[in-house]
Amino acid sequence: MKASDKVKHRTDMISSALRSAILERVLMPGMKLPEDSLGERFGVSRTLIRQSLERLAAEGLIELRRNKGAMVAKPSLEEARDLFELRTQIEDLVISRVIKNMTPDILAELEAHLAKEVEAEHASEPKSIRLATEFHILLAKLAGSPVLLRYVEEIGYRCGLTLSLYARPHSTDCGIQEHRQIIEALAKGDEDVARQLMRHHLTAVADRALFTTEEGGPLLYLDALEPYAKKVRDGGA
Amino acid sequence: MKASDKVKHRTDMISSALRSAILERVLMPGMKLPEDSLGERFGVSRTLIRQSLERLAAEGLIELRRNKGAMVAKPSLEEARDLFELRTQIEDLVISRVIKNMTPDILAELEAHLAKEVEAEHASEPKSIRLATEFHILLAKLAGSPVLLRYVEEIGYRCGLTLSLYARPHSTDCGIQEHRQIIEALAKGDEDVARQLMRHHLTAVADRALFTTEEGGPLLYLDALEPYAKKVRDGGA
DNA sequence: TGTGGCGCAATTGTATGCAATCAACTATAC
DNA sequence: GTATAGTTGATTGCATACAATTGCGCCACA
Repeated sequence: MKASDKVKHRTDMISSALRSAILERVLMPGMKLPEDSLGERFGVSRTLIRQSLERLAAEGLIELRRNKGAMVAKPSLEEARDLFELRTQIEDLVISRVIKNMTPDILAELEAHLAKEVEAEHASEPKSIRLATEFHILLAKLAGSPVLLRYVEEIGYRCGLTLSLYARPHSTDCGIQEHRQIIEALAKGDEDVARQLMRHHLTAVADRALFTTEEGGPLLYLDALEPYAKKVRDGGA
Repeated sequence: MKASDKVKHRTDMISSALRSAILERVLMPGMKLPEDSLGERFGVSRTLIRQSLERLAAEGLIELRRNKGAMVAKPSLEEARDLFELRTQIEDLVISRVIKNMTPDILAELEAHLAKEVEAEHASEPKSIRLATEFHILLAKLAGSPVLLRYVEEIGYRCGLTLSLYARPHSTDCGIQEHRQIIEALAKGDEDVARQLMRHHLTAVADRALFTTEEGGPLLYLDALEPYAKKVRDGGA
């Protein structure tokens, strides 16, 4: 395998960068994403930017309106609820699968991740949000089904986006304890309990977030994107 | 509304055309899809073809390999099972929603669709397959959640693709009776029964198909795509 | 005859240019 | 003063041109 093989392709890198920026609330819902300026930032032509935007649009993270350009998606409250409901339903499957596959190694991975979450508990808000999302994605990975992983990832990201719209700060803190309980149930192989805990956890996350109804302000374009673009320009991952 | 407003955009038309071609088994799994020849067929440049291919790849209907071009996806048996399992889980939600929304109008729509299925029972194979898939999509529409619709559609299509790989001919026939039963349960508002029927139905469809294990032959490029391309060139939907 | 390398043809990856569309602004008429 | 039409600037839609990569076939050589 050549070294150039790990640098997947620039479109992937750009999509990932933008996705991270959105999930870490650097690009807030409603912000406009003009192809030209993004291309300039990332040091590539509009072609690649277009591809990335199109991909993110397919994932539901941005909206793409004909001749009017892209903007970070602003899911409605109803959509947000639908997303969480769907997610809950799908993660039932994840639970079953993980329990079927459970080994000491898997348990160790889960606990290692939990440790990272604990460590980051008082660090920056975006980081703990990211780790919380990645806990669910790790579970989906351990479920051993690429299909499942694909959809859990996508819907998880979309839920993350809605949280940045509707959640108030520090609404994620108490999630860690819930993650711990889920891991314990998984370790014991208690499927029903794990499922119940997961459902409760997701409902709780949604509820903590989705009952404030503030309407988003106007839409500014942010230079804070710079660090993400830099990584891509420098050929990072 | 202008006349040009219904012609969504060419990329959409091309994606739809290709999707239909795949689902109707005109483009079989494993077939290569070179950008140039497709562009020529559809009368557009590679730019639009690329976009369409990229979109279908995101939906999981084609695979896109770096510098090697696109081909119709060839899901593994395991992937196929995962897809059906996921689908089953998600359609639970559809059932609940449809029952919540149930009105005489909705019931009428469902029965109208069933009538179409009955009518096409002895027509061409692709047509009855398409109608069977569309029954589930209609249900998702009636569930009233765009999010749900999006994923049921996508996963339904992917299941349709796997059926073209693994199913033997005429394996869909007995599905109509099952659809009828589901409608009846929905009409009565009997959620548990409807859910059970749907689960049983999907399992049956999968089982009828997924236990033959023939390995697909070599991969030829087919001119049979022509009618699909023509529609797009002529500006049709 | 088998194997390794080299170059060519085919196909994809990316950038750029031009046309089409949309939004905002201005000027003019009522 | 308001409303409407014309115009301009910015942004996207699409095609084309060029660069990079891959795979195959050919030839040299053992």
